[in-house]
Amino acid sequence: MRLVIARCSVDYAGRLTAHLPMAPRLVLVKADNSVSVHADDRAYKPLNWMSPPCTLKEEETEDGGRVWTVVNKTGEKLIITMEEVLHDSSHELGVDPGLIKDGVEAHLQELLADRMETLGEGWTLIRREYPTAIGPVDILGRDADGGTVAVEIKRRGEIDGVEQLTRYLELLNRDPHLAPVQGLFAAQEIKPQARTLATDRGIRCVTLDYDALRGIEDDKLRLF
Amino acid sequence: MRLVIARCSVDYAGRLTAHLPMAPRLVLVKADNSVSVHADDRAYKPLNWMSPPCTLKEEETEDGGRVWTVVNKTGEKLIITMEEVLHDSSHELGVDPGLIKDGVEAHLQELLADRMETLGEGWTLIRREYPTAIGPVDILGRDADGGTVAVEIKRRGEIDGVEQLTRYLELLNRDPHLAPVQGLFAAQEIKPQARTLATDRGIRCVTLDYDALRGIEDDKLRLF
DNA sequence: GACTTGATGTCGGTC
DNA sequence: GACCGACGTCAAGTC
Repeated sequence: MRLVIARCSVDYAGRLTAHLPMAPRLVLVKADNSVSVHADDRAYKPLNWMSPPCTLKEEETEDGGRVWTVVNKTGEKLIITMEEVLHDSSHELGVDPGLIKDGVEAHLQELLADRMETLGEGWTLIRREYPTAIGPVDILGRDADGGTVAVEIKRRGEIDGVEQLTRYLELLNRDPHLAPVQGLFAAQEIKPQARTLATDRGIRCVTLDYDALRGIEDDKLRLF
Repeated sequence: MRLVIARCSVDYAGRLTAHLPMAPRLVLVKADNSVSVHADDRAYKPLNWMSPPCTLKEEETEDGGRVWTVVNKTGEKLIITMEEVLHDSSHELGVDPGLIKDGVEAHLQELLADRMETLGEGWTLIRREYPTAIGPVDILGRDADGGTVAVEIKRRGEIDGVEQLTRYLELLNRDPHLAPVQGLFAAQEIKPQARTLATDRGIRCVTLDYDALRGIEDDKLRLF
């Protein structure tokens, strides 16, 4: 990893065209040749960057400045012109052991599949990731009356998720072996507009409590 | 801006729970106190981070190690435990003059509104950002026969954009003063599945040539 | 390689 | 502050 602090201007031409006037910034070069240009604000988003795989060409100008040209396969180009270099250091970091996460949508799905009765008395699981032509339905289940239910799970329920579930329902209900299929939108938090749209389409909304679900799961583990 | 290279482990508890085992990494602290922890790959996304506004507390352990605790208002917490510090430097960057962009959707919209005939002989503009209860329609126009057309503009046309336009059309067609309203999906690039869905719903698709539109505009400017 | 979906998305504008 | 849509979204998984 190489850290350069320099007064620089930046030009990007690719998916859009962008320009940064001359100013002091951090230029970060990683082991995979990716480059990012940071100002002293915004948690982590750089002002400009080039994702790997890409190539970095360094040139020196007559007056001691530097010009870096970063190019990727699709022809996107990032040009960094450095007027004055204030710091330049390189560091060997090695490969990172990687991040361990807990609490993402996949976990919600696992927990809910294991506790279908959270959704309603007597509900059972048909299967998780039920495959369809337009992608897998998060959970396909059965309610107490034997009716089929398609469940879409989100951490945060927004309009997109309702649209997604609607497409699944439309498709599933064309299958005479399955129809009628009810829809259920389950999320830790459901935005008002998403709830309105879902309700308008006859889709039931349920908010999930991750900690409670995990607690139930822990209780189960303690029992067996 | 402060740059620290250190062997560290990281724990995050907030919107999810995450852990990073001890390894050498870059810890970046910006002027707004935001912190990000980078490995030596992935263009700009850190392994872990805390967005501003947040507070950073530094402590030293008996064996010369450091523990940083970063907390934000909503109670999210990031704990960085440094076993060995390999580099530590601070740099004054000042406020960045900011990025100048060109070629985004807004610009496409301006160009197209100014050249409605690109969409069809005799087409005219009613207005840009036509307001509706569920958000503004990019362009509302009139075709050669006087029929109303709602235009949704995207840089890249995907399914989401078709769904969005469909919602607008549904709403607009409930208004007897406007109905019938045709739909037109215009983008620099239209994904096959989006095109299929649009066509299936009777929405016409048009791919836009940004350079050509800008060229036409330049010609116009030269004339007047 | 195209397509889909999730994300600690982030960011900016509006109400 | 909530909500909503755009993003050079990115990144991972599937087909």
